[in-house]
Amino acid sequence: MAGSAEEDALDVLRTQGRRITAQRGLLLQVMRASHGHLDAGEIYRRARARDPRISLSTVYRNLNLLKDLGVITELHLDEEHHHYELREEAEHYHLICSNCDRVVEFDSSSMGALIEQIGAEHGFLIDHVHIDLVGLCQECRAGSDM
Amino acid sequence: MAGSAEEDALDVLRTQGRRITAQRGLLLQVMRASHGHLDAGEIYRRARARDPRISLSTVYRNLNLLKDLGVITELHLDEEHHHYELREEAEHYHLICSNCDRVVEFDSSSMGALIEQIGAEHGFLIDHVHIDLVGLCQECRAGSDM
DNA sequence: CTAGTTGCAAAATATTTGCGATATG
DNA sequence: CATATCGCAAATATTTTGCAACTAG
Repeated sequence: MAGSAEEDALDVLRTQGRRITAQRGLLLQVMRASHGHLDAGEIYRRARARDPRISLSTVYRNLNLLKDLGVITELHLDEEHHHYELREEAEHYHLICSNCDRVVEFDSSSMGALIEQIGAEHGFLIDHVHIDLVGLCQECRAGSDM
Repeated sequence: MAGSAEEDALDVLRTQGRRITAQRGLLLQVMRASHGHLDAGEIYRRARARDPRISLSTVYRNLNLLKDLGVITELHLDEEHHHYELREEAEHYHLICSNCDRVVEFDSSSMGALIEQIGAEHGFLIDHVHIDLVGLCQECRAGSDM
């Protein structure tokens, strides 16, 4: 069966005739290790910590490539810039605390079914979805929020 | 009762002790007229067409202000930059065609209920949500898509 | 009047690209 | 080896900010 999302990513690269470079492997490792939600700058910083050879343009170029190949997903968690995560097997969604910025991932089969249905109603063949529920988490509601 | 979303926006400004300037009125008109989904640059272009006095920084400053006041919503429809729309009474979600970029708004009470439930399960008090379903619309599926 | 707001131009950020050097397959 | 990819630096693009002038209330 399929290995890790990181392995899958390398396979996709091979299949597409792209080269497996140290930089690409590193970027995938970084994304894997931190399990998502990093922006380009942060990915660059972490990658460079392990291999100073890497440049910021390479990070951007590869994030775009990996995004186009569909092995990573671009998120818009906050109002700032983009965040990226390795696309895992299971699609998942995000609960975001507007106070502490905590991001909680969740999955829901009911949600999946509902989406399917809504797509059908409108003649859409849904490929992927972005669902972000923004609000206050338990802690921030309890403590003196804001 | 409440007037248009544009009127409501002006009320919020008044209530918050902010001034109703020609520029703000114009920005709201532009957003109203085009019914959402414009980015900052496009809003600037359309506003300037009607009143050359307005500057790009004013557009940015006011989009941020209006966003903070909650009268407009910032969207992330594509992988590019942000888009804005006047916040209407009813929350709605988006179906986005990845081929022709068409954006279809939809509402769903089932979705609202499900979101409520999911939030509760995770201790979140949901304030607002972003739901984007990306796929192929009927036309693009029918025609030779891609 | 007077503080919030604007325009302008400059600064800060973010992202992309040209090109010669490098290294994968 | 041929060519995809990289690093670097320069070019773009996007968004923010300082400040003096302006104006809504």
